[in-house]
Amino acid sequence: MNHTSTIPIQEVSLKHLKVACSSCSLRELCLPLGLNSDEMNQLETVITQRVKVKKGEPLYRAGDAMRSLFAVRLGFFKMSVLSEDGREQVTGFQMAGELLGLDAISTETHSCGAIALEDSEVCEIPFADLEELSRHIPSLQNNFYKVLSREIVRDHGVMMLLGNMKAEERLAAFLLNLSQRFALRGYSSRSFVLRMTREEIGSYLGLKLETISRGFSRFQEQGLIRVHNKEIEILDLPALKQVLSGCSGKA
Amino acid sequence: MNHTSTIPIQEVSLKHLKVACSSCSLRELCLPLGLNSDEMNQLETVITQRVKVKKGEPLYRAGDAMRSLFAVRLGFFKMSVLSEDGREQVTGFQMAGELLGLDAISTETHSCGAIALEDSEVCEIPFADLEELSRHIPSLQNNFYKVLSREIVRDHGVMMLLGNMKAEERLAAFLLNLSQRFALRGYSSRSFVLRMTREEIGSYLGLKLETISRGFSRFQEQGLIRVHNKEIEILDLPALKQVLSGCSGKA
DNA sequence: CGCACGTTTGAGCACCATCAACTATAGTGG
DNA sequence: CCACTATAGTTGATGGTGCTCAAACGTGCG
Repeated sequence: MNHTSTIPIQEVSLKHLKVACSSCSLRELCLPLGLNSDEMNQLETVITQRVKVKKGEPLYRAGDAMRSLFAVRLGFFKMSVLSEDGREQVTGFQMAGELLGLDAISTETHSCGAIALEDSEVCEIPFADLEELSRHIPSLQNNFYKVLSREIVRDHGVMMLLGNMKAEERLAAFLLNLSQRFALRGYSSRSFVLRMTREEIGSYLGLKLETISRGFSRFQEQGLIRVHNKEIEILDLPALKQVLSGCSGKA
Repeated sequence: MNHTSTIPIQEVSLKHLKVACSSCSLRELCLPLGLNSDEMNQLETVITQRVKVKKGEPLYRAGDAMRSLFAVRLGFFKMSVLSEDGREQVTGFQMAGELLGLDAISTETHSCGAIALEDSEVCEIPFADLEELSRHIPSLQNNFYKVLSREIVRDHGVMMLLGNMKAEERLAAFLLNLSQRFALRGYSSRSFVLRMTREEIGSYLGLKLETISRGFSRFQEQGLIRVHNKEIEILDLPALKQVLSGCSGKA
């Protein structure tokens, strides 16, 4: 999977590029949302570098000390926690404009690991600087509180999914969520590529990889989607939403 | 259950009591953690009132506008979200020293409802004031970021529980978590009263109430705990922890 | 090309949900 | 005070959903 896999050390390459939130296409999705140009410039002085992470490589691992947060600029990440006995729980998939490392603020240690699922690029945001800056820019502070809160709301959604939904409902919810997030970023909401394996989807949804595979096959039989390897095409969006509302409607 | 149940209107009574974080036994668990006495005084000026909530009554409901956060001073709350089709997912149980309403910061609307499971008392913290104050008190800002982050970590723990654990493992984890939190507050970690019903435990753990009941019975048969109605006594803590580590060890 | 990995599909089974009957407890009113 | 009711909890029998084990296939990379 990784063409440099013979080298076991971390593959993160650091590039000191000028970071310009003001010219970033993600500024309406990301931390700078709603800042004026002066404030955005101040934020840029703090975000000193971009980091490239190759597919399959970790940006950080659970247990690492946290000094910075990261904003995904390009690419796709999987976040996961490990239980003491070594089982993995995927806690989320982050795409462009989303922040990585929010969980680590509480203990200054990453509780999740972040692994790139495709060649990716992130903006590094030293947390101490962000904290300091957010004291001087009220709307930045407010944004950041909201980002943290939104993550809590998202997690509650996942809890609902894991606690109350059946396998195919979870899978439909997952596809619809991805679709919506791609749409927000200007990509097709109808047709996209899954960057993660069936096993990773399963871990996220509390299911086994076989169940994911069967679910996709079933949706395809029913004409809801077309699956070819990791390519997904949504053929019947309303019907897919219908699967979801069958949650407890017993339908 | 509620001695005023013939009166259907909301039972929240507002008392303008002087709030004194500095003399509150929870200050080491709650928002004021690590503030000096001057800073704590400033925080007190913002926390203008305490609110009493009777058992069974909501402090707020999902969909309500959020203007304040609340710190539990006394009592026990259940937080829950409802899916469109009306199913409830309990997202957590909050006890003294824990904050309510963090999820609502993102949209300024409560996404969870909070219901008191016993007669309770909370300190109301107007969010705009907290935001403003946190700009002037760095350690308060830092505390609050950490509180939000800790909630995210907690939610990841629940996701692990719902995604990877079997029924009895979930139940053991639940009991151990409660035990630990009671201990932190100076109560017995060995013997406590469950404020929630079996159904509410089930909703939180992604299980049905019958499964909870069977789990308790089984733990009792095995001599791990003693159950009498809502009273729980932990008889064999190591064995209960053992149940947990059996997570995927197949034991 | 050929190996490794991810995926698909099938068969059988375990776990937990469901349905149902019964018990216990607390609160209500005669 | 004691029936009466409503709510919560226990326990048993049964079945379905999703897990497990297993085998085969496809794809892509070395």
